[in-house]
Formats: sequence, structure tokens, C-alpha cells
Amino acid sequence: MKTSLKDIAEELRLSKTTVSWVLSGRGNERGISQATQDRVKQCARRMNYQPNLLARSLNTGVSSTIGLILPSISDSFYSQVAREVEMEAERHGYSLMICSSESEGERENRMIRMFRAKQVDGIILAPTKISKTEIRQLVDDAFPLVVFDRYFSELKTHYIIIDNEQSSYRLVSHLIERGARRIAIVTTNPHLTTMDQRRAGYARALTEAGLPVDPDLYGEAAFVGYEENVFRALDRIFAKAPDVDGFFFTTHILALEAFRYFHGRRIDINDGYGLACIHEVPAMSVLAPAMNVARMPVGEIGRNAVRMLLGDIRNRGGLSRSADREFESLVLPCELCFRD
Amino acid sequence: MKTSLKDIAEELRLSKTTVSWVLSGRGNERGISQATQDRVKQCARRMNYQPNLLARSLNTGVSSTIGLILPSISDSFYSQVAREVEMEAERHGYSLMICSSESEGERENRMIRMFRAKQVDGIILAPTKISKTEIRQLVDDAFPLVVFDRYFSELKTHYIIIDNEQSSYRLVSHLIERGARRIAIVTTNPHLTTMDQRRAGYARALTEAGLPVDPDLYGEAAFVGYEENVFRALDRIFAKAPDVDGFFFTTHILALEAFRYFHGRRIDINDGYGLACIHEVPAMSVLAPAMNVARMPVGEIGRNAVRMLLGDIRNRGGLSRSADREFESLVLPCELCFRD
DNA sequence: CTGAAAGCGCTTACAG
DNA sequence: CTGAAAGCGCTTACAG
Repeated sequence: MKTSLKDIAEELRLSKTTVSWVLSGRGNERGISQATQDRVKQCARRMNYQPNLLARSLNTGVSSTIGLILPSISDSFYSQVAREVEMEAERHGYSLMICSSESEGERENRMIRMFRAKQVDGIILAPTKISKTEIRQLVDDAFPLVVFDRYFSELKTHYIIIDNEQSSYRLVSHLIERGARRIAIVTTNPHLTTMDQRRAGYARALTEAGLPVDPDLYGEAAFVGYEENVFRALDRIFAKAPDVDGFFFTTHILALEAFRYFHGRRIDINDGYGLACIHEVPAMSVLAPAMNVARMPVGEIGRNAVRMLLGDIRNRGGLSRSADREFESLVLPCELCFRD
Repeated sequence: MKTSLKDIAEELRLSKTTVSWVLSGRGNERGISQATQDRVKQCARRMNYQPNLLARSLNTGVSSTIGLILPSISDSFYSQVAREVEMEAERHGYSLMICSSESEGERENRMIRMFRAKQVDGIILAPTKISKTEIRQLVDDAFPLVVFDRYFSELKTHYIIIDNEQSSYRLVSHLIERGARRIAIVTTNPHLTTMDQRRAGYARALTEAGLPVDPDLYGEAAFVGYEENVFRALDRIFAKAPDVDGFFFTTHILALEAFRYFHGRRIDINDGYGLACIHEVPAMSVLAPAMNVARMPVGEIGRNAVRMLLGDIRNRGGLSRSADREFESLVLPCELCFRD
């Protein structure tokens, strides 16, 4: 049998109150005699007492748990963020429930409801942006929430994103400096602000350099079945713009898939092409030593998300749903690595 | 304010009992009039009622939550398993708490205690094998537990591993068939059974083919700081055995690091070397099209872990700590992809 | 210095 | 057909 406070109290012929004070470390504060404290602690150890945190949470209204919802746990970017969030949360005494929305709006809604029902103290979320009914509900209820990677301009939330436009701009500008004139962009889901901003940065770099933004150099690969889509997009680019001399990939996944394409088509990408990509994976430095990358600040994202969320959690009830709540928006710069 | 059963009961001048029956879907079973049921459901919707699952769990002793402890969430193998576990758990109405032990024994112990305190119904664990005090406690308490990736021969638990010896044997045998005679092994943490078995498979393949197991062809890279360690190990192999004509990497991480080495040393690994590796990452097929790989059955691992665990959870109390409990040990085969 | 009691929000025998 | 009551395992005013 599991031992409870009551068991210890009965064993020692004390009240649950006393046992509770001692075990929660507030024995001195309550002026409980050292002798009693020792007896209680020893008995707890002997009976291998472990507090039931569910009961504590039900009583205090605090679960010391935060919920993290990711579009995909197995994606390297999100799993790195998850790691940072977990470490930082643990440092503050919080543990983590993790769910994957699989980029499905309805799943995301379900996860949010589930987390609330399980009484998490707050939620960190990389939204799918497909359906936001439950997110809106969180906002309305002033539920502690931090959104990252993507955000909603029309919703009042804390959010953390990277400087998509600026990083893209600088990467592409670098390619231009290095002599590229016909730079293709390979991107995905353009309806996401993230991707839209990256495309905008690409366009600005070209325009500022007096280069045209040529639709023939635009490659789009829908996320579902992106393997073939990347191939198709690249085939189209090479057909319509055989003079292409640079590639800007808006995600690491697209870049990796492109490498497979180049390899299959026997194109030596490391010769005569300017290359740039958002987010880095270990293999990249071998696959394309000359690839210029914008490194996602996963540590900053994770740590800041937890910091913001805990700030909100502490303030709960205080400001609560007042309209003049302060929302922090963080636009983190990527670290740019120029390699060619 | 959050609405509770009591709020609905008062609003409708019913008892909490009635409301509870209706909302838990057992209204008909309890013979509650349709009219009342409708009123309750409508009221719940109107007041945006969400049950407090903590309270339910405290009452029923079931949290419908399972804990997953991984050596590292951001490693592609573990994060893929996490994804499978989450999907399968969700299918059965369970949610997931995830922690990373960072391969530290004490951290692992802390995580286990925390999960128990938070009343998870069971734990799935890829152990660090460093300190196992809490794991032993789980076993003693007949706490639902499934161990994967590594296991303890001296501990009675369910476990899931892959056929490390056999897969390694077949990979290396394949290299031999293809003509390699001086095959090096690059491995890590030899005290882990996993790695030991892989080394054993390598040795058996050589021995059966009448080839010597040459210490000069043995490369070991400790996990901490493995970047430099891999480099050092490979330098040593090339120095002592310049006639090396094949490489067997016991993990994808080692292989990726080795590619960086080869690239730095300007060695064309795709020419004249037999290559094999356990676990596959997307980049590999581009980096080394001729790499033979054993694919980890992440789906099988995840699904079976959940299945075994749920079996245990259902039986709790029944067999409980009886010594004649049945333990399932699953040795899953890897899918072998021969590419050269 | 210690304890009796109420309460967190549910579920579930038991009673009528 | 519906309800009063006890209990899950804690915490915490309040009292003495």
C-alpha cells in the first residue's frame, strides 16, 4: 500500500496537520518541536512516504506542470526547443506535459482542452494556425500562454518568433555579394506568416540589389508529400531558369530534400551555386560546406518562453482578464554563419 | 471563474450526483430522465464546464497519464519513439509527461520519483544504466513499467530492445560479402549492453568469415565530447591500419561525425569503402548513398511499449507483487537496407 | 507546541 | 428517478 499523511499521523499518534507542516519543511516556522519533527521525518522515510501531488494540486490550485504543444515532436527544431523548455522548466520546479498537434487544428484544440482539464498552470504553443478556437478561449480566459514560432497579429498573447524577414534578407544579400544574380527560393506553406516573412526578406534583398523577383525562380513545395513536391519545384526552376546560380531554402527539411534531388540529378551543388538556408542540422556542414545558414536560437526561445509563462502564472488573478495586461513580443535574431 | 459540478448543480437545483452521472455519460444507465439530462448538458455547455481531471484522478486513483523518460529528447531516435508513444497513448486515452534524463543517473531517479508523486499510471523508460535505485523500487512496488533500448538482465521488467547482435552481424557480413576484409568498428560507451551486443555481432561476422578481430580496427569514442573523440579514433585507425576498407558505425551520431572527419581529411568515403550503420537519418542517403543501414523499428517500439504498459496497468492490484508475474521481453528486428 | 475541521472538485456506494 | 454523504490525500485558516 501507498502510505499517506494519515498513515504517518496514526502511526505517530499525531495530527495530519502536524505531519503536513513538518514534511512541507515549515516545521520550524510553525514552531514544532525538534523531537516531533525528527520522529515525523524518520517515520516518513521508513514508510517510504511520497506525497500525492495530485491531492496537493487540487488543494492549492497549482499543478507545477506546464503543457507544451508542438506541431511535431520528432522535428529537430521542435525537439530541440522541447529540450530547452524542459531544462528551464525543471530549474523552476515545473514539469512538462508534451503533445504533438501534428499540424492539425482539431488535434491542437483537443490538446489544449486536455491540458486545461489536467490543470496545467500554463501552455507553451507553436500553433498550427489552422483553427484557433481554443487559443482564443485561452486568451479570453487570461490563461497563461506563450506562443512561439508563429503568432497571431489579431490575438493578444506573448509571443516569440525569430527575425524571419531580416535573417532571410541578410542570407540572400550575402549570396548576392558573393556574385549570385539568379537566386531561387524554395519554400513551403506560404500562408504561414513565418514563411511569408522569409519570402519577403528574400524579395527585399533582391529588390535592393536591383535584381528582379522572378516567378520562374520561385519554388513551392506543399508540406504534405513534400518529397515529390520539392523535386517537382526544382525541376520546374531548372527548366524555366537554367541560369539559376543560387538557392535559398526557407527550412532545413526543404534543403535536405533538395540535396537528395541534386544528388539524384547528378548536380554538384557545391560548385557554382550560392546556398543559404534557415535552420541548421548536423549533416549540413558535410553535405554542403559552403551553405550559409541562419541558426535558430533554440536556447533563447525555450528559456524565454518559460520565463514569460512563469511571469504570467505568478500574476494570475492579479491582472487577470483586464484589458491593459502587458504582452511581450520577442523577435529573436538568428545567428548567421557565412561559409563561402 | 471556473465552473464546477457544484455550480451546475446549484444553478439547476439538482444534486452534484445527478450532474456527475449525466456528464460522465452514464445518465441512461442510471435512469435519469431525458429532460434532466438535456438541462444538465445544456447548462454545462452554457457555463463552459470543463471537468477537473485532477479531482477525478484523486478520486479514482487513475490519472490516465503515462510518464516517458528519455536520455535525450532532442536525439532523433528518441524523439521518434516519443512521437509513436504519444500517438499510441492518445489512441487509448492517455496523455504523456516527458522528461529527459540527460543520461544522468541521479536525474533519472528524480524524474521517476516526480512521476510517481504526480501519480502517472505507468512509466516507459530508456534507462541510463548508471544508477538504478529508483528503477529497482519500481520493480519492488510492481509499478507498471516498460524499459526499452537498454535493459537489466538482473531486473524483472518488461523490456523492448532491438536485435543488436543480429543486425550488426548481418550488416558486417554484408560488407564482407561485398569484398571488405579490414572492417573497422566505430562505437561508444562499451559498458552499455546495447553497444556490447553490436560489437559482438561485428566480431561474430568477422570470425565466421575467418577474419581476425583486430584491435587496430577498433575505434571507441566516449559520449562526452564525442566530436573530438571520433576524430581521434579514426586517426588512430588510419594510422595503425592504413589498409582499412570498411566501417561499421554503431550509431547514427558516430556516422555523421565520421562524415565530418572524412570530409575534413579529404577522404572520399564513397569510393572503396564498405559502409554500415545502425539507425538511419534522412541526410545519410545523400552523404553516403552506399551506406548499408539497419533501421530502428521506432513504430514497433513505441506501440509495443504502450501496449505492454497498458496491460500492466489494467492488471494492477490483481497480480501486483506476486513473484509469478509474467514479463514480456521483445527483441525487435531492424529492417536492413543493403545499398551497395 | 499541537489539533479539529473545512475544503479543493470529483465519484460512487447506498438509500429511498 | 434523484439525493445525502463519505472519501480520495492533501493544505491551511483558526483555535487553544
